[in-house]
Amino acid sequence: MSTDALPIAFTSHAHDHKDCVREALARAEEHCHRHGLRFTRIRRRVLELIWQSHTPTKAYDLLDRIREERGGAAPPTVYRALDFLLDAGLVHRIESLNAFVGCDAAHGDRYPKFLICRHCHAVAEIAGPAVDRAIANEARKVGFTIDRETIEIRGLCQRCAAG
Amino acid sequence: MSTDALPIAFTSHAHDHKDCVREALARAEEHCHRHGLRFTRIRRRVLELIWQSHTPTKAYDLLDRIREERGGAAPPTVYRALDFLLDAGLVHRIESLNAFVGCDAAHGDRYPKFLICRHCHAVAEIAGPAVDRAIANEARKVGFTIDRETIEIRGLCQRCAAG
DNA sequence: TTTACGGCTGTTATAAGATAACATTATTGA
DNA sequence: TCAATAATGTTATCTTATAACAGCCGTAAA
Repeated sequence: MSTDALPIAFTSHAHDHKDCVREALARAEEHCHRHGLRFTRIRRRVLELIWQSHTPTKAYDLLDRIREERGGAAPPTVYRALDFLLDAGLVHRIESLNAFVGCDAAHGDRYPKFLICRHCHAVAEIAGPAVDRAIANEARKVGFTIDRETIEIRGLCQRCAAG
Repeated sequence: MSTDALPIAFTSHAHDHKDCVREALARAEEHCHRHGLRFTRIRRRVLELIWQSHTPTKAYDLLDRIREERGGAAPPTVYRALDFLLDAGLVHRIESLNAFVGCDAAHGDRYPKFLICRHCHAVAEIAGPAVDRAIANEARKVGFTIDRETIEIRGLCQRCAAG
């Protein structure tokens, strides 16, 4: 049972998660600055809320949180922030859960591929190119040109399996 | 440009689609009989409607069709038939589209992996084991046990790219 | 044959997820 | 400063899906 390359999302909750949040916000800030995008309060706050954990967050849960903080927010407030963050590549949407997780940048320029634990609900990204290569190969066989990939693997992470 | 293994969903609309429908219904009948499941009128009709094409069908579009035929159907009628067909493995849900396609059995016992054309909307399944093997490999590296996979590749099929 | 049971369907209501359309406010750059 | 653009506020609505309970229908034991 290898542990050397264990994604941080699947490590003990003892990891200092504040670091994850701080780094994610810093990456976002940097990214927006370099691309001339406006990292507004709402966008920043939605990203921060999503990064509260490594588990996917629902849009309406974000809305509830925002409402507690500054009354009277409506769905478009959250969905617009999410659209921005998705376009910027700062968060990902998990299609099979209708929920959103922070991008941990593990996939580099490739499409994200998620491992989703059915028990602790943590989501980690598959890092290497092997899966993409296998898919590209199959696509090539039938003359299919890839735009984007949705890959969501559900199961049990090592920690939860161990008990 | 290979064409030998081209999935039927990506072949010209000139393929005799009635055969696809007939075969799908026959497979369903057979499957239900062998497993002691009841292939009722509604279930049969929903499956037949889904097989009208190789493109994914929305639940509420099915509902509209059913309503035309026998007035007064409500969402649970369709969703219950869909649940049955999904459990039986006779249809698949495309998570990224909230829509349903017939199972063409190309994936055998493995999880289905879809190629979805952005232009003609046809959906084909990837047949070989290479992608599953690559994913199993990556999962093993981090001690992750796979329950199921959602793999939906969006792009352009050969026919649409050609013309 | 009758009756009881379980599975299926009907029906009403509502939950959950997302967007359209237009008004208003904030930034930015001329 | 002021016009143009981008972002947010606001109301309404649309799409997708499920809960809860009532009634039906075929099968099989009594």
